[in-house]
Amino acid sequence: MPVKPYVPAEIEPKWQKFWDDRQAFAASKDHTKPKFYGLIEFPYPSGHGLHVGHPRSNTAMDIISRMRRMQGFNVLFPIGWDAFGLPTENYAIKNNIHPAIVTKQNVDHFREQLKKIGFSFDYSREVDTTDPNYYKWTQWIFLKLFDHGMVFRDKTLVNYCPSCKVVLSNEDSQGGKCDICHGDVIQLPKDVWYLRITAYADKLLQGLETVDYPENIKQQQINWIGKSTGAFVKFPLEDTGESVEIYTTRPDTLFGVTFMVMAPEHPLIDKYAPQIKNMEAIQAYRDECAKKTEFERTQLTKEKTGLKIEGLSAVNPLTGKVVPIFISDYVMMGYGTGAIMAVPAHDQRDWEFAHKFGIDIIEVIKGGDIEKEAYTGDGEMINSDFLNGYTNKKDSIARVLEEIEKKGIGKAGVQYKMKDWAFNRQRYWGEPIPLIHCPKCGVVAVPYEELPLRLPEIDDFQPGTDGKSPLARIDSFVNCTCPKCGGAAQRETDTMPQWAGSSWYFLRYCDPHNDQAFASQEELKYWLPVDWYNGGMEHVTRHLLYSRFWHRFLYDIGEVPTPEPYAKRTAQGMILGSDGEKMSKSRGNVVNPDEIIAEIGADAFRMYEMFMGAFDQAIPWSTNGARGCRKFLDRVWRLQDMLAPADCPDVFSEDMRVSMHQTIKKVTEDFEKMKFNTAIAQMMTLVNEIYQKGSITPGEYKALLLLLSPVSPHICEEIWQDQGYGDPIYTQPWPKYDEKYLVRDEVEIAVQLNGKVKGKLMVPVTMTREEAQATLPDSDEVKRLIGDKQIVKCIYVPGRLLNLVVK
RNA sequence: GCGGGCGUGGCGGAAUGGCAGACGCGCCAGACUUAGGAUCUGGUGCCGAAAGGCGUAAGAGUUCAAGUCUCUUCGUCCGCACCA
Repeated sequence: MPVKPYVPAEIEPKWQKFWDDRQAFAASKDHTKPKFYGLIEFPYPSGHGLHVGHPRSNTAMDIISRMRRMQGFNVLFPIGWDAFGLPTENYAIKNNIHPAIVTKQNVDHFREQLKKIGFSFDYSREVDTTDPNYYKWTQWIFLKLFDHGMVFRDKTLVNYCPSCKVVLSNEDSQGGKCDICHGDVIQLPKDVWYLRITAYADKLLQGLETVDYPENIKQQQINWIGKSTGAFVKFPLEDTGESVEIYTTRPDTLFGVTFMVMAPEHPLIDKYAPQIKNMEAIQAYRDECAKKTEFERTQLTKEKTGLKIEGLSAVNPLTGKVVPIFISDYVMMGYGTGAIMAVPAHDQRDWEFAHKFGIDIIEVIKGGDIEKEAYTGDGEMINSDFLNGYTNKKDSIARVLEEIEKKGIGKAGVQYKMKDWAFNRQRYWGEPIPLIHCPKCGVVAVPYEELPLRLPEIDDFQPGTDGKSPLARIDSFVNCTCPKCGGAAQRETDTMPQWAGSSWYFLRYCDPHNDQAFASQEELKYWLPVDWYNGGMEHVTRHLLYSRFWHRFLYDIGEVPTPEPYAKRTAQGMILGSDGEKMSKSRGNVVNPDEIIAEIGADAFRMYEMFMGAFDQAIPWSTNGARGCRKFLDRVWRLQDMLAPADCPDVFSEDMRVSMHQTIKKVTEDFEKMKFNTAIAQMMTLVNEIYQKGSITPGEYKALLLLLSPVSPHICEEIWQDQGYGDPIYTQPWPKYDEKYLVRDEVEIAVQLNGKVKGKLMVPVTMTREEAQATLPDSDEVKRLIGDKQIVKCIYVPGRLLNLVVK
């Protein structure tokens, strides 16, 4: 009797409800079992709904999580909502709906879409960063940071997006573009709250050595942190009694210094303005620089510009030589000390500047042609007094450091490219920063017992035109009493950046309903670290860095049991449009997962997302390719028509035994390595073989369904149930393979002459190298191939090939 | 400029230094069909009638054997970027 038709639209909702009703995937409270904590980046519930990129990451971790459950682990695979943020707020402003309502709608929509794809999330542990019971603990961690001196306020130049009316962190304004609206970011002097992430730079670097991340992710974080070692050296300013401090990675080139350069914003220029003779011109230059965006300043100034500061000069502390000081915007206030010693012979930027302004160039390292360009390689030191004769920079730097430290003119030091984290946003839809400004006591923390500091419900959430958050207009929120002195005080009205809530959400999942702590120590000890975290490359220098920072801080104050949050990180490649371009509305190449699921079903959709190519590569979408996966599932379904009678022994048939064991091994190992495409290909090969044979035993069918179930769970549950194979497939143990059944008795090997394949030969798999070399050259096939040539050498690779070197 | 990738059929892509192109898409043929945009079977890198030859961006090298290792060149993608 032919089997009933395969209709995904009927069986998929049925099994989704089945799992839901049973809370099939809720992590167990039983801590005696081995645990597995699998994590995906919780989505930002935007109004557009899921795109095809979300399911790629989710399906991958869903496969791993489902396999781990079948392997006997207590699995935590949670989901939540990173729901604070500007896009929601902007949408709310545009449509005049409260962001809380928008958020709820979007979350509901996302949850429904995720359930339609059949992910095995533990929905009982959902978190939402906008829930006061959640952000209470975000604020709590912030206060801990504050208590430990990790929060400070500073007035400096900040990245500011005029369109979003918001201050951005360095990480949020990469390339001089606003991360939210992609408009130009400008530099403004502003009072902002910083988190002292630079204090953790070394720990964040060292921690990378202890975790299993792909090399490119590690490298990107290392580059972003940008540690450099060098020296700080003080150059006295002539006739002032003060010095200007510089940072250099090559203190051993001090004898080649012929001028100095200060950043336009350098404060010493203001201090000595009265004695600077050309202050008017200097000021004009500074004004010009201030007008440029960060982008223009770093990209477009191929030609060096600048100006000599007349009336102010410096003294080389080692030689006593007087050197002129220039200002130029190729020196940044934000790195090092905002001033440099210029060594034009050995730094290309200094070289260009010296050429333009006719400054002396003194060679101190031999090896290049400083007439043509700066020489930055190694070589013998010359014109450098006690350094002369050194030939490698390690030694010469060590020697000069010794000297300058002895003379008290400088010291060894390190610098980081990474800057402290600008943490406040002048917008409504974020966590209120729990700080109070008291005219008497200064900045005072909101007492822990008053948390959560709730975001007031307001109707007018337009950003202020005065650079202040909408909260500044709510008198009842702003005005408060100082917790210290009881006097009238005012609340901080800025909110936290989107990255706050996501910096610790994986901790909350361990114990999401706890109202005494962000999570109990017992749960944290059991579940941490996250065993496997998959996400996108775009978060490597932001969320992934920020959350490692918060976690490491919490570890240092004894709140979490592990120094690193994530034991293993992987990253999926982007799904591109079928034209090979990034999916975007404007290109019209966006694929809507709902439509694909409606056509081929969630199981085939999931499978295609895993099958389309290597998991970590960017891959163009092909709907035809997806239909191919549906065809494969149809074939799996129709195997029911080929089933051997139920009374046949529940094992693998002899002629399929090797293929079955090989498939179990390959699928298991490939899932583990996230090589989903080849795991699926192996199952397709197996099914092709079964079709050629024309029949399948129940034992073979069961094994296939078990292997396939993490990828395409609904169809497997349905067949499993229809065939009466017992309890639901998600409760079944993962199949095992047996080493002794992985090879056949005889294998075909290639026969090569001088490395080129000329023929084939069947040999027993047990044949050793000695046996092969002794017997195979005498076989008829080999004799025919070599003719009258002489065998010079004979190489045998067991089970693979025989290579005869002949002449 | 610095750092990290990648380059294989018409397409997406497979290949612990050991038979290049698994698997899928597309295409061709056959079967079954009233029908086929369903299904099953077979074929499908290029040249050649065949024998055979040529093939993994280009060039060199190491090796019995190279898509894989080394060097050079070219192309391309991503991240950072006047970082002193």
